[in-house]
This record gives sequence, structure tokens and C-alpha cells, in this order.
Amino acid sequence: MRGLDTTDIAILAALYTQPDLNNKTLAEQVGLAPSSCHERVKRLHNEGVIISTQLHVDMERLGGHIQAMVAVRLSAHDRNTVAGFQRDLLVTTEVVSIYHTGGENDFLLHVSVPNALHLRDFVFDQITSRQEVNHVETALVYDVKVSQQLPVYP
Amino acid sequence: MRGLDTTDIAILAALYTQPDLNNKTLAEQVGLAPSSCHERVKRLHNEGVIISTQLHVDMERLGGHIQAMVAVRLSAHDRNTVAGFQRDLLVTTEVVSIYHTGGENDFLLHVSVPNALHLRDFVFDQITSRQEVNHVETALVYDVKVSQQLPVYP
DNA sequence: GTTGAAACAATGTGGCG
DNA sequence: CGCCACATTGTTTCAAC
Repeated sequence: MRGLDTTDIAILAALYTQPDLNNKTLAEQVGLAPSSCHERVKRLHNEGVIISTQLHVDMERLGGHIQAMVAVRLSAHDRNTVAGFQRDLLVTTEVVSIYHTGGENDFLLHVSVPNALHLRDFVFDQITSRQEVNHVETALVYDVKVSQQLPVYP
Repeated sequence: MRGLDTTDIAILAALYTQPDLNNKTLAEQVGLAPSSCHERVKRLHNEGVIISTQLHVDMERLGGHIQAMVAVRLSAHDRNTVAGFQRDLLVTTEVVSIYHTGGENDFLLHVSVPNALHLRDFVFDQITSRQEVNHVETALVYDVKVSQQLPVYP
């Protein structure tokens, strides 16, 4: 668990904005030889600073004509209940991502579904049917935008 | 705007789960020659089915010790007001992603900040100070999990 | 961290089903 | 017309410095 120097940050910032940058170009941008640069990138992966790279796809083209944010409140908040809910929902086809939150709701589920009926069935079959679920609220998602800048602090 | 065949779906599903898969291995998995496979992937990019690939980094290691979901309600909902808010907030360091939603709230902002004071200042300076903002609610985000399965429908 | 060479993968062209 | 095999180009990777 080493600290990150300015070169590491420069590499992360560049890759965050342009994840497909090849190693040679990246090395130029951060002022390193290709091999040194490559080693740093590998290290950032190994140390878990770069967790993964994710594909961003057009949900519409995959038949996901509706996206929604489903807010879920549980009635029990022990570790097993919370972890079990998260684990089970993460592997459903509909769920894109899960935010585990504090405050009024315990989870925000970003889902992609083909139509309104499917959304209703998903909420009934995968959420409200679970005994630990206390409250569910669903909001339509028009659009998701992802920042292209690394949220980094000194 | 062509339809996707089963091979396209197989490629997308494989890349969604393992985005770093090289073309040769991908071709094997979907039963195509490397060059044909490569052409398909290129086409999926060009047609906008694959929008981009994003880096997933450890916020903690970047000094983002607190993540939060900030729900924002506007007082005006004309296109310019909504687009302006989204555009301005997307380029702040703190914001990781923005969900434009229907229902009670207009936006959900996923933010990463170094500490609670910074979060408070961000909300004051970038959000409540804007005249079109009507209501703000902030919830702590403990954890974000992203699905490794493509949300695809026939 | 750098350099340079070997191994490898990505891309373009031409031929086959 | 889409798929495959080969050749070219370029990138990754590993040695020695």
C-alpha cells in the first residue's frame, strides 16, 4: 500500500480520460520510456489502484429500452442480510450497478429492462418478494453521463 | 442501425465480462477467425453499440475517502436549465457520474470527495448556490458494485 | 529508468465459400 | 457478401546496462 507519486497520478488521469491509449503514446504523455511506463501501469493494476476496466454499451441497442433507479429500504440491517441482498441482486440480468448507501435507503439499483412490464415484474419477483425488503421506490433514468476526469485529491 | 446477431451479442457479453480480452482469445471464444472478430469489434465501436471503455479506480487511493449520492431537485425543468446543470456539474472534480432521472428528483450525482468538509463545500458552492436548484439531499455511499453480466434482451 | 531486440498482437489485403 | 489465411506493421515485453 504505497503512496502514489505524480507520475502515477499522471498515468491514471491519462488512462481515465482515454482508456484505449496505447502504452507508447501514454509513455510520451507522461514523459517515461515505454517499458517503465508499462511497468507502472502493471503495478497500478496489481496494487488494486486500477480495479478494472469496464465496457460502456448502448443499452437501447441491447433491448434495454428503459433504465431505472430502484431505491430499496430493508427492514433488517445486519451484515448477512445486507450482503445477501447485494449478492443476489448483482447477478440478475437487469441490474447494471448497485450503490450501497446510508440514510433513508439502503440500496440504489441501476437497472436496464426492455419495457415497463418487465420492470414491474423485476421489482415484484426479485425485490418486493424478499422478506427483508421494507420499501421500494422506482424512478425512471433518462440518461447517464460519466465524468472523463479523474476525481483525485492531493 | 443494424440489428445485432448472436455473434455480436457473444462478443459484447465476453468483452463486458473481460474487457481486456485480446482479439485472438476473443475470436476463439466466439468461434471466429481473429480478423473477422476484429472487424466485428471495430464495427460495434463505429456503430456506437460500444460507447467507450472506462477505467474503474480505487477512489480511496486517490484521496476520495468519502463517496456520496447527491439527489438534486430543480425548480425549472426546461431543456436549457436541465442541460446547463448537467453540463456544469459533469466537469467538476468531485462528480463521478450523473443520472438524469424522472420522479421526485431530477439528478442523482455520484461524487467522490476527500472528507466531509469538502462534501459540504461542494454542495454549497456547486449546487445550492445555483438559483435553479430547489432541493438537495445527500446520502453516504458505502460501496459501489458493478455487474459483470451484459444486460441484454432478445 | 533506459535501450534495443525478440515475441506477440493488431490491422490490411487478397482469395475462398 | 461475409469469412478466413497470410503478410505487414506496430506494440508489448524482457534482456542487459
